[in-house]
Amino acid sequence: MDKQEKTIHEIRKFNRFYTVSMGFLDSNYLDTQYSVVETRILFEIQKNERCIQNDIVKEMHIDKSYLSRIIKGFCKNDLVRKEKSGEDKRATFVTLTEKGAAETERLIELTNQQIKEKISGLSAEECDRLCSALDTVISILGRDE
Amino acid sequence: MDKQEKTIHEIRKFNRFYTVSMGFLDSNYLDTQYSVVETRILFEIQKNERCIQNDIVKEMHIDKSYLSRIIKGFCKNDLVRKEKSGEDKRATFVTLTEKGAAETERLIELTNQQIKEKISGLSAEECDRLCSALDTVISILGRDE
DNA sequence: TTCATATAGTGGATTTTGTCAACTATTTCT
DNA sequence: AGAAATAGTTGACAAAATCCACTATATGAA
Repeated sequence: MDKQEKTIHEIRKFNRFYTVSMGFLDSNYLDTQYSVVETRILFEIQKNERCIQNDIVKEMHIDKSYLSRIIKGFCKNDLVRKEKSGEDKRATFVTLTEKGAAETERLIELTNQQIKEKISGLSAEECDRLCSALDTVISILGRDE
Repeated sequence: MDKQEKTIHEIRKFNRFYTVSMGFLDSNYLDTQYSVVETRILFEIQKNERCIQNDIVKEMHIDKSYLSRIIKGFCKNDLVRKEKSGEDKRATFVTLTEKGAAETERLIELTNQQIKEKISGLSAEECDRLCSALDTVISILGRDE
């Protein structure tokens, strides 16, 4: 087994570990009422304030009609507000309402809590080693992004 | 920001990076005809030869009726064979057919290929650092599993 | 200008995916 | 033996996701 094969093997092993460990496979986000997709959309809106729907479509590779409906639902539940763009009248800005922002914060807090549980037993030294290992992975695999 | 918060922050950053980088969000597995769930089921059957359906249900946390139907479909497409257990007549062993085994190999080869592309530009030294970083993460986060 | 083409978003129809509850056939527990 | 638990199946349904056609703008070229 050469070095490349060994690396492939290692990444596969890591993927198995990490998907299970981080619960990426569960389709409902941490027992909340939101699906993983909905959660990611909320995060996305929070991150890029005043993004238009199509930005999210591109970023997340989801169908535009699918997103349109989810956003519609968010509006109905007063999580999000739509606003027609002035420059381009086709585009719609999407922003979090106060309630939406609070809800998004709550979701973030829940992931933080989940992560906290995983790292609760770690010493300061282990935290350091973990952080730098993660950084190493990002810096090596994320070279050209 | 204390050490724990810093670690949480780092893990969140890594998760964002990794889900995108590894394409965990795409619901169809690498443009194949199989869904991510179906692919994982095939991998599972390959890994534990002669497992019973319920093993997969437990391992993957999916509904038994859901699995039952997927397995039924696999049988129809001649990917999988069911066999009644002798000891426990309720249980059904599930094994890959020749075609199923070949198909599973093909799927594995596809992920390998995908990984290969990501690491193609790396030097031997970087491969080493990557592997040991991944091992570090597993050893620290996977303590009690 | 005007016509073709592209883009942003919406809504109808449909398919795929996943869940829930009821049921059969065993097995295990007491 | 009888009650409770387990493995799997099926029907009915709900949720998630896709496909297609459509409107309304915007862009680019003749």
